[in-house]
Amino acid sequence: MKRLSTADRTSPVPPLAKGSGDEPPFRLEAFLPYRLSVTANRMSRAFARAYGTRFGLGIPEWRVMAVLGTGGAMTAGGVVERTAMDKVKVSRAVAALEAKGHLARRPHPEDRRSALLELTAAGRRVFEQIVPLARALEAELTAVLGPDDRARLAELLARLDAHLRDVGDATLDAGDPG
Amino acid sequence: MKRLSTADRTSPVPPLAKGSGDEPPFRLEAFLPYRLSVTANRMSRAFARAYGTRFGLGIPEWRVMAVLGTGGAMTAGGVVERTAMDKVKVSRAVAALEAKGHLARRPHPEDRRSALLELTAAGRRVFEQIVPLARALEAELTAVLGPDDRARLAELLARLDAHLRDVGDATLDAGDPG
DNA sequence: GAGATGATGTTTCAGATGAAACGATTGTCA
DNA sequence: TGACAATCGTTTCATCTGAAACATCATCTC
Repeated sequence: MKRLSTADRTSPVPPLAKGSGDEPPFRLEAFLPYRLSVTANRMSRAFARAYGTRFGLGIPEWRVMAVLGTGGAMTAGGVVERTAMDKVKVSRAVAALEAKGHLARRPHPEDRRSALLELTAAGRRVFEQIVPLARALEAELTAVLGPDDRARLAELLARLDAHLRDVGDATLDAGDPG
Repeated sequence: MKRLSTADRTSPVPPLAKGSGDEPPFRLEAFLPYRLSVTANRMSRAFARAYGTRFGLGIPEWRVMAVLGTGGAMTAGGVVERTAMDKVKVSRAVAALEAKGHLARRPHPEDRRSALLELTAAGRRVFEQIVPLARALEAELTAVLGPDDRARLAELLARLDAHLRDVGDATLDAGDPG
């Protein structure tokens, strides 16, 4: 990390003090969408590293396992609903998990376009190893917030998310680092 | 919604406790990293759409403009520090902004490897158009939260982010080679 | 039924991403 | 000085991403 040597050069350009009146100058680091994005990406990266090195899983794969591990058998569409992921991403994560032997498809009794997805016994063992790790990592990474603030943050995010879903053209999606 | 098993514990860092028996089942939608990622992504998409359709800018480009618009001239490294973006992403955003005539490079007086980046007059005009839009969109998208909750959320995120930056590289017993 | 329309999941394709390699320059030290 | 390491920003390359096209099956309408 080097110090900016622009100290000598910053004076000439007027700091662009928003002409239209007395609004405070725009500050990116106080801009909520920016804060959200940066923090979420940092968090995602930490988890991606943990899942990747210990279990060879990406975040999409982990999410699929998470819903199948607790929700029982369901279709790919059900996974899409519950993970807020794109159907393409779910499709690929399911294929990857199947190739790893963590997941099996069985024909849907009422719809031959679809299939029921289920963790294999091996997949369930992996899932049960991941859950404690995920909880511990969550606890460690959010340790600065006490339990109260953590709950508060979760609640604020849930409220904000619900609102965004209403306002924002219902664009289902969740992404990872980016 | 807050059935955290750690509710009664107040010590800041739960020591990786593998609760053997009676933990509640894992629920993805109550998992903070997931909530953060989903919400941040929804928000980013809304802004990307707004910037893209109105100004032909991507989010990385907007961020570069934001720091140059308020911070005056600085090097690409300075932009990296202030935007928390990868240097590759900054490099490409700068090139794109230069191609659009929103930004100009001028040689750094003390280091010929680098250059000082600055908004052009046209770029500044665009920036001044974006800021009110960005503020209005932020206000609209976060309207469910009152001003207090919004500030609270920003504060929690800032605290969390600072912690992630500290802890970031040394996560839980990560001693895996390769 | 036959045909049209809709739903489900996969594949394609063009763009975005970032780790690593790279050229150019600056800093360090014998 | 000369050699070597470090830093700045760009480029390369392999991977990830999702909109759109696609193949398949289901449902609706006549």
